[in-house]
Amino acid sequence: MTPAQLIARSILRERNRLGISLTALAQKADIAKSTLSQLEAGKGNPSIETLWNIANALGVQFSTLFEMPDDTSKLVRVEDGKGIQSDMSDYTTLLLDKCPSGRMRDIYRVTLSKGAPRMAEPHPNGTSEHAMVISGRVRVGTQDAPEVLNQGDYYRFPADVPHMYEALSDTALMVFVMESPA
Amino acid sequence: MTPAQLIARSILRERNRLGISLTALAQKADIAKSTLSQLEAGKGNPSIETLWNIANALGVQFSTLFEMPDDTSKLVRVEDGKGIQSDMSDYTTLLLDKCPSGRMRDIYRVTLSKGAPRMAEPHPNGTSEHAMVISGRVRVGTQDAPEVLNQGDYYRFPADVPHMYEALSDTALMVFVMESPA
DNA sequence: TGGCTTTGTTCGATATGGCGAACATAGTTT
DNA sequence: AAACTATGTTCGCCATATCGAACAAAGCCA
Repeated sequence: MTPAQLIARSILRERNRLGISLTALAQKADIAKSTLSQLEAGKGNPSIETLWNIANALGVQFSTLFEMPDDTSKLVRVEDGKGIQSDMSDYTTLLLDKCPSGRMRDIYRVTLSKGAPRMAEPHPNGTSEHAMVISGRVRVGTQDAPEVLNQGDYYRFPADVPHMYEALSDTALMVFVMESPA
Repeated sequence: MTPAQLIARSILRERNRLGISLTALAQKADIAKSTLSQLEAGKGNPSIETLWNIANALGVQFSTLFEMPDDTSKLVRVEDGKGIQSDMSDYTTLLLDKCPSGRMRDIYRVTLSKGAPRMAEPHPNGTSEHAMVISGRVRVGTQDAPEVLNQGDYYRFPADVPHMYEALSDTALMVFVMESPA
């Protein structure tokens, strides 16, 4: 995958997401539409200034233009990976998830009390969330397919669709990593 | 901060980290050293191909070249941020740490048993770690100034220096986010 | 149908990014 | 000291990324 092709797909993808025309984007980015046309065709070797303008016009972080498409949900239970013990018997480590390059991850701590599920609107396209339960019992995930997590469980799910958090115990404490394509 | 200046600093920073000369880097990246010289001077408007070559030669992710410099350790106790409660009284959220753009974050789960502290060699320069305790009681951090964490505590510390993990309870479960400048 | 707008592509002209040689400066070796 | 190597900077030339206009294609309205 050459850089030019990668960028071509990204620009096209983001432009379609905004639903604006090539002409309009070129205008907004203050570049010639011929230039943009070539870039979207995967030809050429743009300067960063050009890309910078495009990223701004698209309203995305610069690095977004270099993203690869990706993945889906992933669930890891407390009991999973018990076997992956290091030679030192007092120490086990388990890689929950590897960060796709160029993505942004913010870390949150969330406290939930028992009650009605908390619904969340979709985050910007490409966002996903990582949930790790510290105490209690919660149901989290996309609105149509939430998962029940117990203490120590880890769950990654897409957050660019409607999703929810619900405490099943009186109170629950969890760590969230919000991952956005930027 | 113009893109050119940002890149200039990044290239210089990474090159110094590797301890190689401008000439050597230019050679490795297969670009003219005059070009590289101008870029490091903050002048110019390089093409992505040029930057791509430089990033490869530096052995870093492309997005690394667009990073801002940053920060130090940060500790958040369970009881911290109790007041930051949302209007829905059953829901509180606390931003533990915001991800500097273009950094890579890998998420680990770690199980520790009581015993001798586990020493860890320095990770690559710029790496830091985020620790969140799910159960038990641990001492983690840089070798000279570790912190004791209880359930729910969060701690970020630099990991490009010698550091350590030690369970103070019979067993401890924690989540690690390893953050590398890439 | 004909004209009008909007779509994205192709083309020659031009501005400029990249290259390589020549340059200056500092450090090493003999 | 002189000769040699490695540092990074400055210069003119050439390749090319960008531009603007002209172009073809597809909707849209009368």
